[in-house]
Amino acid sequence: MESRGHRSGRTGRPPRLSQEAILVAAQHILDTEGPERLSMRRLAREMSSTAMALYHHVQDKDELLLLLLDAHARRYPRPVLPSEPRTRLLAAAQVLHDLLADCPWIVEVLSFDDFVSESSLWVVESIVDAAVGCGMTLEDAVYAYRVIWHYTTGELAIRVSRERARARPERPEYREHALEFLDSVDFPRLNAVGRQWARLTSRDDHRRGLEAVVAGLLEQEAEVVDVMTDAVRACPCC
Amino acid sequence: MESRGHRSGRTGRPPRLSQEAILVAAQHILDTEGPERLSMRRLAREMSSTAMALYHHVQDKDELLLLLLDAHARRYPRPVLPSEPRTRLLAAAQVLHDLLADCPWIVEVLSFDDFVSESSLWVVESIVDAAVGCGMTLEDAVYAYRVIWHYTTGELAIRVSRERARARPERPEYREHALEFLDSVDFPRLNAVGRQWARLTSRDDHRRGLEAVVAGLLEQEAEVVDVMTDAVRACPCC
DNA sequence: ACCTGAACACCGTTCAAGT
DNA sequence: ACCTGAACACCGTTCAAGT
Repeated sequence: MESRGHRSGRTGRPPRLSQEAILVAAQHILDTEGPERLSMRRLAREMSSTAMALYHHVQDKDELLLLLLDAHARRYPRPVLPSEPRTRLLAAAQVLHDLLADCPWIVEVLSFDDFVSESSLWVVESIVDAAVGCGMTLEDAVYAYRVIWHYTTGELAIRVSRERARARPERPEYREHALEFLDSVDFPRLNAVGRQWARLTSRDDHRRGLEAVVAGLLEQEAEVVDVMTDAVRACPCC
Repeated sequence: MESRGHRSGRTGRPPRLSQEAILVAAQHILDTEGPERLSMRRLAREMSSTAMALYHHVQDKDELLLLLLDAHARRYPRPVLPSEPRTRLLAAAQVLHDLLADCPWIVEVLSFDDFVSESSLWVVESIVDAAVGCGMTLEDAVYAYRVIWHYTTGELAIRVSRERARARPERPEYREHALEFLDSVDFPRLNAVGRQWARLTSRDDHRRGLEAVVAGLLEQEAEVVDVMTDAVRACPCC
């Protein structure tokens, strides 16, 4: 992972391309045409160059995507988190989501037992730290991070395929057929939801879901104590 | 979405291919070579036919994948769920995960404000039903389903890219570089985890995470009442 | 050192033609 | 009705050659 820049030892011809310029052009394609259209060839065309020239500045397409995430994370402002442990954890988890929400296509490329991009590691640190602040052991805090990570990734992955479906030629017969099938079969709950399903599932409830996830994680910890304390404070008999 | 079978009106030549046979061959490629290798051309070769012949039996590749999920779901045994509402919800959510764990590649193709495959709708029904059984409104139950769905999808998506990374040429420098970077920077929590990260993140904690998610969802509901009741019952002052 | 062109080994899908 | 071959419009990547 050697960073290949213009380390001007001034031999050979001067570079027309640079990693920096490549990333700018790539981001431009992402913004204007979507992740589907970002290919090495398309990118080269954008830069009036050839696909092969790009390989002098990035190792392969995966590295290009990782570099894009890294650049995005570097630009992203680090927010000040609240100090109260629980709201801190929630806020840190929300930051992870918001940071990645701008580049959900990255989920394709993240294998993630490996670390992510360097510039986004601070988000991971802040989540694990907040979890420890809530009284978790380090090990449990990492586990909590993973649950939050899975939840976040899932939301992003679904968002990506929704976009993908929107971009493609519509097939309304599919939905119609599905609804007909639903009418024909005895699923009381789904029958009751019926055509409202689309409305209900397109709502952005990420924040609310995150609250549930965080609440559940904390409940698994010593949190039991706090709940008791609160309850006792509100106990009707004293 | 017309189902094209051998509706023998016995005109023209008899079919060599059938949707059934195509699905069997496709599943075979999936099992032996992985989702990366399943292409229309590869599948045709497997069947000693041409890619274009397949289009007489499935509309396109997306439909092929959906049909594969459907066939898998049809084979999958419907388990008897526990009757106690909370464990029922948890068990239903686990079934969703287990069902999809055999074909995680499907997440690529699911846009999912639309319904899924018909044969797996019963899982959705059972989750929504269990959530209602826990005292949720229908609307909240659908929301709970979505949170569970996101969490499940995330786990699967990550699993897929982990497999993908494992299959590709290794780049151990990446991991080394990441660890060096980590040492060079002041992230106390991540520094403390260090080389244990890989071990911690490769553990299968899906069940435990699911428990947290379900607990969090229930806490957001009238569950407050139960907690109070429990707390009062254990209240040290009465 | 940096870039090009041709090539390799693939994709999904359309379309006109064959039996 | 069912299948084929050629073609269209793509991919990521390698490799030998040019400046």
